[in-house]
Parts: sequence; C-alpha cells; structure tokens
Amino acid sequence: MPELGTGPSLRAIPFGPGTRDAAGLLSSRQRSQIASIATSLQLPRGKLIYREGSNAQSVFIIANGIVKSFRDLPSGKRRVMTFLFADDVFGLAQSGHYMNSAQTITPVTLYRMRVATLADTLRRDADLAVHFLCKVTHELRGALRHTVIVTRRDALGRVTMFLRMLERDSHLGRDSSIDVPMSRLDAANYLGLSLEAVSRALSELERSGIIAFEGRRVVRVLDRVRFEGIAAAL
Amino acid sequence: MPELGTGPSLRAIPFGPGTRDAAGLLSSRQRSQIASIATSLQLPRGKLIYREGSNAQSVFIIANGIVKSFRDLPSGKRRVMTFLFADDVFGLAQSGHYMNSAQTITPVTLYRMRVATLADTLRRDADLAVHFLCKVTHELRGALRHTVIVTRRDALGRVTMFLRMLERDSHLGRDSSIDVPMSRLDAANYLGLSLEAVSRALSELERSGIIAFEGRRVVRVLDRVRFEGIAAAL
DNA sequence: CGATGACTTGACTTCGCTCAAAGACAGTGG
DNA sequence: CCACTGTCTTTGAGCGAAGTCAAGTCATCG
Repeated sequence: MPELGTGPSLRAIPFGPGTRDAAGLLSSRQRSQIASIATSLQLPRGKLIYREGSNAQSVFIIANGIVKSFRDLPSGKRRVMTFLFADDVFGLAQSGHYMNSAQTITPVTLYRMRVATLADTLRRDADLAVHFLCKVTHELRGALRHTVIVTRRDALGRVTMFLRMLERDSHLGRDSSIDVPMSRLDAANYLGLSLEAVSRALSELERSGIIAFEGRRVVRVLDRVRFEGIAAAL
Repeated sequence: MPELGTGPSLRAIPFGPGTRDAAGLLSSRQRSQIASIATSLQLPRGKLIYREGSNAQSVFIIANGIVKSFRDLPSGKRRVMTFLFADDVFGLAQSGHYMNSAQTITPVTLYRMRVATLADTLRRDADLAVHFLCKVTHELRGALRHTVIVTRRDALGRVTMFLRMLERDSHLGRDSSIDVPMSRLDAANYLGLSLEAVSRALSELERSGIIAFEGRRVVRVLDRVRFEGIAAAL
C-alpha cells in the first residue's frame, strides 16, 4: 500500500473479488515512472485549471485537495459533474478537447502529464494501462452513483445521499463528522437542485435531529439509523 | 477500419485530436485475439443477462442488438443506467460483483469473456489495454451526458435530448428517422420521469409539429431548428 | 467595524407525479 | 379471418414538492 507524499498514486476498487475498499493501485516503481513524466504544481483555492472545449494538452492526477469538474449551460446554469479528490485522475479528453471545465475548490497539489506522453507510457506498460483502466472504471461507477442521486425526486434524499458520499469519499475512517468543503451553490449544482433547496434540506435534517452542524461546512450525524433510512428510501 | 461481422470490436472517440466520430479501435489481429478468448451467444428479446449483486464472472461485448443496464431500488422503482449498443462493453464489476442488472431489449448477439482471462490478456497487450481504457472513458463521457440530461427539470427537454442521443448512437448516418427501440417505460426509467410524462412530452412534440411518428417506435424530426433549440435550451 | 459574499428563510408559482380510465396494438387460438 | 387478451400507450384531473423571487441573517476579511 503506497504511502502519502511519495509520488502520484491512483485509488480504486479493483474488478476482482477481494478488497471491498478502494486501494492504492500502483507499485512504487510505477509511481516513480509517472513522476518522471509529470510535473507537479500547486494551485490556490478557486483557480480555473482548464476550460470546457479548450485544447486538451494535459492529464492530471490529484496529490491533495479538491477539484470540481463542471459544465456551463447556455442558460447560465452550471452543472457540477463530479468532485475530485486525492488520487483521482481527470482531464481525459475527447478528440483533443476537454469536455468540462475544472476548478480548484481548496488549495490543490496536482501532477500534470502531457497526454501524448502518458499514452506512450501506457502503451509500453500494460500493467500500468490496466491500472488506469481500473481507475476510469471506478470513476464510471461514481458517475452512475451520481446519476442515481440526481434522479431522486426529493431534495432531502439527494442531500442525504450526498453527505453519505462525502463521508465515504473524503473521510479517512476516523470520527463521524463530515467535511463539506464546497459551497452550497456547488453542492446544488452537483445535485441538480437550487441553492435554496439544499439549504432547506440541511436545515430540515438539523431540525429533526438527524444531523448537527459544527460550523457551516462540517456536519455530524446524530441519528445514523434515520440518516441511512432516508438515504436508502429511494 | 474494422468491418462488421468479422469478430468483436470496440467503438469510441479517441483521446487525441483527429477523428471527431466514434471509430473502431481494434486491429484485426486484436479482434481475433479477443475472439479466441470469447464465446459468442445469441439471446432473445427480454432475456436477463445477469442480476445486480451476483457474482461477476464475465465481461461482455455486444456484436449487435440493444441491452439495458439497470438497477432496482427498494421502492420498486427502476433506474436504467444506460442503453448499450453494438461494440459496447459491459459487465465490468466492482469487487467481483455486478453493479447493475443487464437485460436485452432486442434479440442480441454477445461475446462473453471470463473476467480473469480478459485481465490476463490485457496485461500482456498494452495496446489492447489502452483501447479498453479509451472505450471505458468513452462510456464515462456517456454517463456524464446522461447526468446532464436527467438534471434538466422539464420533461420536454429531457425527451428531446434523449431522441437526439438515440439519433447519434444508433443512427448510422442515413435518413432523418430515429428508431426508439425501447418501451416508454424503459425510456422513462432512463430519463428519471414517469412513463406518462414521457408520453405527454412526445405528444407535445408531435402536436407542435416538431416531430412526426412513423409507428410508435419510430420518430422523424420535422423541424430541426426548433428540435435543436429545445435540446440546447438547458 | 463595515462591507462583501455566503447562507437561510418565507411566499407564491409551476410542473411533474399519482391515480384513474380509456384507447391502440400484437400475438393467439378458435 | 376475427374476436380475445394482455401489454403498451395515451389522455385527464388534482396534488405536492421544488423552483423562483425577495428579504433578511451570518461570517469573514480587509
């Protein structure tokens, strides 16, 4: 199991039987191989990494921090397609153009690779290519979960599932408080709700004693049974 | 460019600049390599291929026909995650279990491979692994488009985007009639709408002269401008 | 400590869901 | 050939939940 801070890594749940949890995929040799074709960069909060439709020159792996990937619609509405965390890959393009825009929502450290260089490397190392395959499949599953969330009708259920997702994704298995690092607006754009509906749903969860706020961006689950009940009642 | 009927193939839009359209990815050598580890099978309409949560032993490639991948929720509602067409891959599992159920909606010809065998093959052929990576990335993009569709509020817009998607996916570049091979219920489950809302939206499109029906499951776009206008107005 | 942006709360409107029933179609067997 | 049957589809009426518009509150940073 690779440790933090020793180079780029990927996390995903493998295809086969065995581990149920996300695991580091890369050997340290592979990690230094990727490190050798990547440059690392630090970005402040709120920095646009690339814009939808622009020329896709690079693929990114997150070392730490959180990134949102989104699309702006003609109406001015914004759809957040996914939130990306440490060890996630993003920037895989279509026909040389990015499908979404990407922006940091916390300070972020990234590894950047030229797409052609990465492709070459993968074509020389089948194991590594399989790891990337596994990772992208993992992200595909995430996208499907997202679809399940947004096809719920009720705001309360969507928000609850969202909190549950954040708990799983970012929570490193310690206490039961959930970090909500993004704004209500970002969450709303991810959930396909209005900002107000998100706010109301959170208030409702608080009022009924299911969660408590420890600051606006930190939530603690008080009543796990009802919490899971709402999440599962879809 | 691989031809039809000469063995398994994959279609996807590649990463790099160049082709804008989906292209066959595999060399004929790779196709026969896959053919050598796959068994082909024919299934009638409505046949369940595998059930959500069951042991994932195989990965599938569609030779022809249409498959739906779906999940049943505790409430009895069903979410169709994706419709799969010729040259699509499905059945990539998580921890040895399928995430969704899969069922044919037309007669279907499939290639089936044992997941372990496929994994071995990919680990020996980096090019092939990269092709699969490209394919799964393509499916990831499809999932994101799906998310964009279902986060629209209006039934009319969702249905219009759905028709547009079917036109792109299955339409082989001939006339302007769109085949809608799935039932209204399947479409509704894909779009996160009630069956009635789908029906009403289609009627509305017909009434306003934007589309015409050529049978229940075939649609012709009469007013392309307004059609695209609705699809883009999100 | 004042200003700016983030968040919450309230009132009204809209649109899709639910329930209910009727209409079209394909396959079957007399 | 045609009525029969079950499924798929369309259409209608009423309700409820989320969106929108509009204030108002809170917090964070100069």
